[in-house]
Amino acid sequence: MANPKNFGIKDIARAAGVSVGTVDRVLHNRGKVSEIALKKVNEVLQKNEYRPNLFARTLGSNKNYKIVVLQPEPADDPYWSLVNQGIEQSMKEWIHYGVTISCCYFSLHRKSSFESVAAKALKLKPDAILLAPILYVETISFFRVLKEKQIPFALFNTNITETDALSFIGQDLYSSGRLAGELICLGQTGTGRFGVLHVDEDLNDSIHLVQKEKGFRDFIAGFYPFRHTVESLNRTSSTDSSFRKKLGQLLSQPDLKGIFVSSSRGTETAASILKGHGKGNIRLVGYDLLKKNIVYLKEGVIDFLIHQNPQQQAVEGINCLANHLIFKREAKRVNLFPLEVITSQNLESYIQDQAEFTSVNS
Amino acid sequence: MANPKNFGIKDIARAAGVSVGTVDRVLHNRGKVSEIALKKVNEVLQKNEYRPNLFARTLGSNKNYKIVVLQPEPADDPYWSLVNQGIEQSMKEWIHYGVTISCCYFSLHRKSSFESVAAKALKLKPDAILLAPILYVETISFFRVLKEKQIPFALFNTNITETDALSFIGQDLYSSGRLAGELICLGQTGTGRFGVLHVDEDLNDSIHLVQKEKGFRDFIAGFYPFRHTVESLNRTSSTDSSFRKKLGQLLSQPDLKGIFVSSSRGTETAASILKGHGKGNIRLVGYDLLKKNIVYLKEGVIDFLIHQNPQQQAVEGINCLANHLIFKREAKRVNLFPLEVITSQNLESYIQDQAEFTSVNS
DNA sequence: AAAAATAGTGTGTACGTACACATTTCCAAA
DNA sequence: TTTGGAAATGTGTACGTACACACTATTTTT
Repeated sequence: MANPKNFGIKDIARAAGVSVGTVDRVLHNRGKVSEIALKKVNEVLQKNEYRPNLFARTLGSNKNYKIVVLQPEPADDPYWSLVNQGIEQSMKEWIHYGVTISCCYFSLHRKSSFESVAAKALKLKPDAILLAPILYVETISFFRVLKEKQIPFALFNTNITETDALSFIGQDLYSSGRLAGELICLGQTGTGRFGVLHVDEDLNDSIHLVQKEKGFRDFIAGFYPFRHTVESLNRTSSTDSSFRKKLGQLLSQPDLKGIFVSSSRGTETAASILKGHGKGNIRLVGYDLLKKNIVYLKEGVIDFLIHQNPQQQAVEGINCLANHLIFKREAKRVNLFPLEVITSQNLESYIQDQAEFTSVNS
Repeated sequence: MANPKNFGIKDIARAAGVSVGTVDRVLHNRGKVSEIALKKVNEVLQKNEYRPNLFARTLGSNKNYKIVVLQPEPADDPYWSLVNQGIEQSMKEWIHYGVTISCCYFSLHRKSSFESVAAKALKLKPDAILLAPILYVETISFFRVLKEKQIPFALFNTNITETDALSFIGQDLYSSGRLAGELICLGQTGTGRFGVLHVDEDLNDSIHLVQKEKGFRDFIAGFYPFRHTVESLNRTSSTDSSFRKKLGQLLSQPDLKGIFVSSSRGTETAASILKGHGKGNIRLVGYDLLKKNIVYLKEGVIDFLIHQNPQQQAVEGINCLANHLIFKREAKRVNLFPLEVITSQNLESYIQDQAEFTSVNS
């Protein structure tokens, strides 16, 4: 034994001349303690710092915590499928500590689904909730219920600051847009014309894409103080003909320097369109390591991908809540992920990394 | 509570029709188990994944493991100081699991110091060793001692393949060089002249820098199939006048497109020289988030930093060994880190990450 | 005054694992 | 057949905490 033993509940009892039961009652203010005993125990506690053994505690009180994840349906979108992979990894890690995780999926297409899904989530009587607040309006009212029911929750992917969430896990989206701007301007000279594409997203509901676009525009404006154009195109559905027409016009502009796509799935779409128009050499910046994006990046159609690390966001979200429940450990209010730049030459190193194991003790 | 409790040692015993003692002996190959019992238990183990309860384990066995880290003196080099920060974080994480970590530092200037430091490390009777095999020659003989004493060890930062280390944690340096090439060529056209700088490094001893240079040259050769020049300059000391002269010549070449520095501390040096020559606009690619590098990146003197993530390398190195000791878990033979690209626009997101990293420590 | 309720306290068991020790089994030697 | 002894197996206790429960001592009710 190299370390001096920890001063435990037994030692307190001996020092105070009472039983461990009494010490336990004092420590947890369960009442039923005489004033004289209370005083004796408190005296001992003041002289010796007591740090409960967390292993013994979690082992002894065989509590089971339930965490519920509220996120968009993974089958609808490969991005959310990646998130889901992270959740599934977390399940395996935490099950041994008595934490069970279940998922409730809402549809991005039928926003009205959110309410019923949220209700379903609450029926599971979760001890904490991890939430991707994609649908701003629909989510806001849900927060009130959570506050009422005193259910702690964390947000990921998109931040909504005006809540009292335990923590937000994700990236700074304005900076993400700026980064996209930087990547698209690298080595460029002369005048600049750029496109920002939002594909199949409802801009009313998704502030996050607006933040990205703002960052992008701000950077471009700084880089080309005078002569630049940024056009924003929004595809509302896969059969949106006005979008096609506008995009066709944009692509035929001789001074078009690059295109920025604001979402991961949109990046696939944009790459396929560019390739179809024989414009694969136009600089294209998008998001995330979706399978198709990887292929387009290797081909050179996509030049840069910004990695949002959806799996890890999910993992850290769960970690935050589980640590809160088990160890009563306070979480960082904001856990910002680095904005990772992926090119054809470091792509391989990220793909290999995918399978990595991350330990629970963080 | 109908909780899906973990499948524990007791459950295994019941399923196999033996006692927990027998299961314990099988799990830890303590021997004294009949073949028939062994078979029965193993059958159960194959059908059900058994993951021991960490809490119960550390509580039950009051074992204390000691890991010793052998790395260059952090005071000598800011890079190794970052590594050391990672080690210190790991200490706090693993102390709860009965793992204590101590460090032994050798000097990069007096290579002979390695031997005595290594001996000091062994005197601590470590259960495992984490080693940065920077000094190739000096390290090789140490491996023999480790093998003799049956001390498991892992390597990080630099790989030496011909050993039976438990694991290597670090980056693929050839790819790192290729990535540098890609970053330096971005948006460049015409002919290309480039410089590769090795600053204050003994190339005989450090194969890793050679690997980076090879990757760099290979990429450039692919990008400029015909017209390109890559000059390699090696500064042996801070007063190396031939280096200064050659570098001055290189900087005056009109077609100089960029400079690649192979080490993190060298990047600082190169940036200061370029700035001094008024050549801050030449594209400069280097390594790591040293304080000065951060400043130069913000100023625009440095264009790209490749992040080797020294802290995390250290953390994962310790994780690997600790998992090996506690869980008897086999480590990945090679744990390759992603090659992270840092620019002025995503820098902040990495620094913020850093800050949280250190605040968790305290 | 006896019975009952209440406050205060201590004891015992459980949690899942590790490990020491006790017990049983089995086979070979006496 | 008995016995010695090793091999195989089971049992018990410890780890530090939580919590149910049992037990006193004191007070209140009938």
